[in-house]
Amino acid sequence: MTANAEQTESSVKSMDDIMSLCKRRGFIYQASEIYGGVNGFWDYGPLGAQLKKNLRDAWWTDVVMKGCDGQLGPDGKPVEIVPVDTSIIQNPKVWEASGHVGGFNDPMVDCRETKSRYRADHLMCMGQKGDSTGQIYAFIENDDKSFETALKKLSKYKKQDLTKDDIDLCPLTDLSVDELAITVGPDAKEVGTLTEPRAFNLMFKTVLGATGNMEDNAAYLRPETAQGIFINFKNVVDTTRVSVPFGIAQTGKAFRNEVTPRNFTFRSREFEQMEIEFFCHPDDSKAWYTFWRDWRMSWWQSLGLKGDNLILREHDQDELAHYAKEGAGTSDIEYRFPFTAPGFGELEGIADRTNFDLAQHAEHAKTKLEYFDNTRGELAKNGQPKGERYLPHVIEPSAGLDRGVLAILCEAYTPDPDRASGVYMKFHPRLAPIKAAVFPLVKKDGMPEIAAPLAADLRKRFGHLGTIEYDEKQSIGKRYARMDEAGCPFCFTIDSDTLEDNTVTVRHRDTLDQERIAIDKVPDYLAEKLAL
RNA sequence: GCGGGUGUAGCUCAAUGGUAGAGCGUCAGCCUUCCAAGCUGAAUGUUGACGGUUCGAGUCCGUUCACCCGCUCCA
Repeated sequence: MTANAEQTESSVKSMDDIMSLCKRRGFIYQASEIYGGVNGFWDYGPLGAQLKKNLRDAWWTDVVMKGCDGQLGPDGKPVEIVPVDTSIIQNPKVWEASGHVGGFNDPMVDCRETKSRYRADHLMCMGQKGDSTGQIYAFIENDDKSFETALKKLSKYKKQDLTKDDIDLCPLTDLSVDELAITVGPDAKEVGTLTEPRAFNLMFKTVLGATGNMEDNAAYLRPETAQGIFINFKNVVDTTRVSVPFGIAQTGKAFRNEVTPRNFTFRSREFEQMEIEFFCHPDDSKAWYTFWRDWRMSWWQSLGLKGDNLILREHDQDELAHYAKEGAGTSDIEYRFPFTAPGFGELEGIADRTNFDLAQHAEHAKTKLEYFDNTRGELAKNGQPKGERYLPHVIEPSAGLDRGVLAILCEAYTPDPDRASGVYMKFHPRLAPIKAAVFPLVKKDGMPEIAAPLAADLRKRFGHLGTIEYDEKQSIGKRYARMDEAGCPFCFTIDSDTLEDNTVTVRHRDTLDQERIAIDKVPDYLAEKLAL
């Protein structure tokens, strides 16, 4: 191990310790714990639920209500975003159009090189007759073009002109693991990029109607919130006064029956997304892609995910998803989690989806989803543009809320052997589930009588943002220590001086500094610190 | 899906096949004038679950569930 790697390892926080604190302080519990748990699901406790809500609210406020926090778009105008809240269950045809359902119950084969997916029983393989050595070439059954391509590749490999009569054919499903390793996929150049055939039930299936049966009434829990937006694109355009460019945003649960849920809440089977589908003219997609990529990065940074642990990573061409535009951008905002270090894990993906989704739904639903843009086109006699009809391109910033919470938890977790708790949670005040605590230094001498009303006042003004804690039990040090583990940024303490001069002590979580301020200034002080 | 590891109180962990414990935390009371002080009490376990071996299982065996690590996978 190099000195550098060693250093990296020792500076990585312990995921076990973080999970332990999450349980101990009520951030995150294993789902169905008293029944032995259930793989891939997690429950949020009191502090976790508030933390998650605060992160969701920050997103909602900055994205939807403030339109990118007031930042102007590449067109120099305010960014327009409207919200929707769509169903988890939709017409199953939605998922056929989106490409999620294809061959749902059939064994599928993926190509690691081209990211293509094939039905295993639709793939055939060819090799030179009488020659069992060398590479095998796969092609799509009853697809002449695919067959010719494979034959050409085989001919080139064998350095001789082969015809139909020179080859042996067999179904791909007959290949052994070793043979699969020397097989070239239908659209691939390298060998061994095809995965073994396997049933691919990524979507959760359910039944509609109390007496429904699975065959006739199957439906799916959505595997992403995005499609709910695309299928409502026309509704939003028709019923609101938005005009391209504009975005539609929503937060909500999505479900994926992951093969291997792993890494605490990072890959769960039920998770919450925060998605924006931003619709723009095809010519402007690149500018908007850059805008969103950069703004989303700065947004995460503004919530405390700063420094080397957060990176913006542009995808290589060979890892573009099926909907992504070739030559256009896809990038990930990634966080260095303790379990991915020194690597990174995805928090949010920003993709140029082109008009893929709208085109798919227009075709499958037999509906026109084109947008009529009356600010474009050549000018008419009256000097006004004649307008242009087009399918907008879509830039999609798609963030994982649960992953965001996990990153915030990991980033906030700060071991400190010098303080009583041994650790504190350095949440950004905006995200902290407990906004402030009010303590009487001791439970006598009239201090509780002053502290309790102060807590009630703060609760009236700030209670919609998070908890205002009041505690008079046990020693002051113990109460401070509890607040450190809960990540409460400010404690206001009433002591004997308060009785004399109406000042209180403000105790700062991160620095342990204390200052005195007038008791009637506490609400404004807190408002300022919470950046309201 | 494969391989390895781990499951005992809220947390961290003990317990030679022979009465399930400690520390911390939690709660109540007293005390306490700024960072988990102290004192007195209290609650908390089908030892992940099911089955087997045994006079007797937290401990041995089997199955299963969950989590962690490494592969695989993650349109």
